[in-house]
Amino acid sequence: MAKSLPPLTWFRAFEAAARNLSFTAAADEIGMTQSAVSQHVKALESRLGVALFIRKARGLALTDDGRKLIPQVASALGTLTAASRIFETGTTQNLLTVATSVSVAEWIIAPRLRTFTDRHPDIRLRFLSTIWPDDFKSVNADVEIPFGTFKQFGKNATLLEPNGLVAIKSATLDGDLHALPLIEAVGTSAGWENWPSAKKHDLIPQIYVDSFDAALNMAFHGNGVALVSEVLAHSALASDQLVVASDFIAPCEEGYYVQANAQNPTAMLFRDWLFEQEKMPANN
Amino acid sequence: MAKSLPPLTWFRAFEAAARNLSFTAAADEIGMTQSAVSQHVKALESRLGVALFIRKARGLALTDDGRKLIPQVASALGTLTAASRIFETGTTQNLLTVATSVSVAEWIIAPRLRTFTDRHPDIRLRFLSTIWPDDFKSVNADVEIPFGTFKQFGKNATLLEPNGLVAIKSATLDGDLHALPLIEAVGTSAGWENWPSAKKHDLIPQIYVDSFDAALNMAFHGNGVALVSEVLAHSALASDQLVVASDFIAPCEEGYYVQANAQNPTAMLFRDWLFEQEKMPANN
DNA sequence: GTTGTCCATTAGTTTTTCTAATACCTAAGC
DNA sequence: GCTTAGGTATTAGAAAAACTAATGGACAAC
Repeated sequence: MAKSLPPLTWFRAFEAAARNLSFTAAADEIGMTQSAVSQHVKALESRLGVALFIRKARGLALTDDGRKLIPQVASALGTLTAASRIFETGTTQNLLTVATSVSVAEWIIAPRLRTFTDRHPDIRLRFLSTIWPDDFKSVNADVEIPFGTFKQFGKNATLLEPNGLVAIKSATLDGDLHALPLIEAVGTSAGWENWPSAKKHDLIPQIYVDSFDAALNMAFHGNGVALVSEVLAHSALASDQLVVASDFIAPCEEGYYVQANAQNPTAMLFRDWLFEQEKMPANN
Repeated sequence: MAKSLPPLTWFRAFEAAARNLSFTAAADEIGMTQSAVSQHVKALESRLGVALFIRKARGLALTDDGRKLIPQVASALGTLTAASRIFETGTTQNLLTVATSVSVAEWIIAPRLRTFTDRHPDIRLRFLSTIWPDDFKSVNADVEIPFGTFKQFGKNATLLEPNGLVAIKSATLDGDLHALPLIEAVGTSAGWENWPSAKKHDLIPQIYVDSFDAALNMAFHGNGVALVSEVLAHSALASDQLVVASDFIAPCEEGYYVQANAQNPTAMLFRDWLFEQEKMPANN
C-alpha cells in the first residue's frame, strides 16, 4: 500500500527539527517554510500515533518516542542520500573511499554525513565496514578509521577522541551497574574487570557484542550497561537516549584512528569534516 | 534543499520493480497503477542520471547501476518501515525480538522484511545485531539467529541452509580466484586454505572482514573474491550482482541457526516466515 | 499474422505540498 | 507590569505533484 510509508519530506522535517530543536531552524536548513515543517511533523505524529516533540514557546523538546525514532530515520535518510549520489560524476576527486568500523559509520558518520554531502554534493563516498587492522592498506581507502592501538597505526593516524570507555545505559533504565546486565564489546584490552568496583563485585558481562555499535544498540534498547568508546557514546549521550551509568572512565588502549591520504585533497576534506563533526554531537 | 532527495514513492516504485522485474507486478504490490510506477522510475532515472532498467517487451532487466542501487534503497525502506511501525500497539504479541547477526539482518531479513510487515502490520519487531554465542539467552530474543556450530545450539536450532562456503565475486570482476584478491571473514574454521587449489597456489586472503555482511559488501564493490555463507550469498547471487567465482563449495561447520521460542506464536510466525523466505531470493 | 503482455506517454482529475498571513504563547528585557 | 521578540499552530489558497484511464508501441508466443 502506497500509503503505508509517510512521505520522505515528513521524515526529513522531523529529523531536521530533532537536530535543531526548532521548526524555524529546520525550515532554514532543508529549504522549506516553518509552516511546512510544522505541518509535516504534525502529520507524521498523526500517522505514527505518538507525540514526537513537546512544543514550547521558544523551540522544541523531544519526547522519548521522538528520541527513539531518530537513529532509524537519520540512518535511512543518510542511506537514501548516499544512494541518490552513488552515480554522480563530478570532479576527478569525486570518489572517496572510507574504510571504517560499523560503529563509527553508524554512530559518528551516518548521523552527520548529510552535512558533508550537502556541502560537497559532487563528492561521492564509499564506505567499507569493519576492517581487521591487518593488511589494511589493501582496501585502498582514502580515509581509514580502524580500531586498534597507536602502535599499530603510527604517527600519521589521528585518534578520534575522547577515547575512554564509558559505562552507559538507556536513560529509561533504573539501577546501577551492579544491578543491571553488563554489556561488553570484545576487542578491547580494558573491560568491566578494570572498573573500580570490580574488586568488590563480580562484574562479569552478561552480553558480549562484537562492536561498540552493537553495544550501543544493546544499551539503547535498555539491555543493560554497555562499555563503549566515549567518542561513539558522545553523540548518543547528547541526544539523551543514553545516560552515563558510572562516573568512572576507563583508559582505553585501543581507539578509532583516522588516517587520510594526504595526497588526496578530498580525503583531507573528509578528514577535516570528520574532526569538525567530532566537536558537534549529532543531536545537539 | 527539499529537492535533494527524490520522493519515497519513487524509491518504492524502483525497489518493487527491481524485485519483480515488472512495473505491472510492482504496481500490484505497492498499490498504484503501472503508469505511476513507470513514471516514478523514469523520474528517478532522470534525477540520478542513470538507467536503472532495460525495458523489454515483456518485463525488465536491471542494469548494473540498478543493481548497485538496490541494497541501499531496500535497507532504507526497511528502516523507515520499521521506524514507522515502532510505536504501533496491537495484539498482546506485538513485539518480537530477533537477535541475529548483522549479516543475516542485512542480507536475508532486511531485503525481505516488508513481506512480513505487510502481512503482519500489527507485529512490531526489534532486531539485535551480532551476538556472541555465549550467554545468548540473556538478550531474551524471541527469535535468535546466532552464528556458530550445531554443538553450541542443539536440536532446537534449525540451520539456515544452504550452508557451505562459496567463493563469490562481483559480476563485474574479471579473473579467477588465483588472480583476484581474496576476502575472508573471520570466525569460521573453514577458509581459503580448504580450497582445492590451495595446495598449488598460495591462497592467502588479502582482505579480512569480521562478518559475511562485510565480505559480501566487499565482494559487491568488486574488491575481490569473498568466501561467504551460501545462505547469504543466495539472494545476492540471485540478483546477478555477484557471481560464483569457483565451483567448489567448502563444507562449513558453522552456520546461522534459527531458534524460535515455541511458546511464542509470533516467534513461530516469524520463524516460519523466515524459512519461507529462504526459498525465495530477495530479487527474484 | 494474430494475440497477449508489458512498457511509455498523454491528458485530465485529484491530492498533496507549500507559502503567506495571522493568531497565539511565553520568555526576555526594560 | 508592559512591550518586544522569537517561535509554534493554523488556515486559505495557489502551485505542484501524484495518480488514473486510455491508448499506442514493441515484441514474444502461438
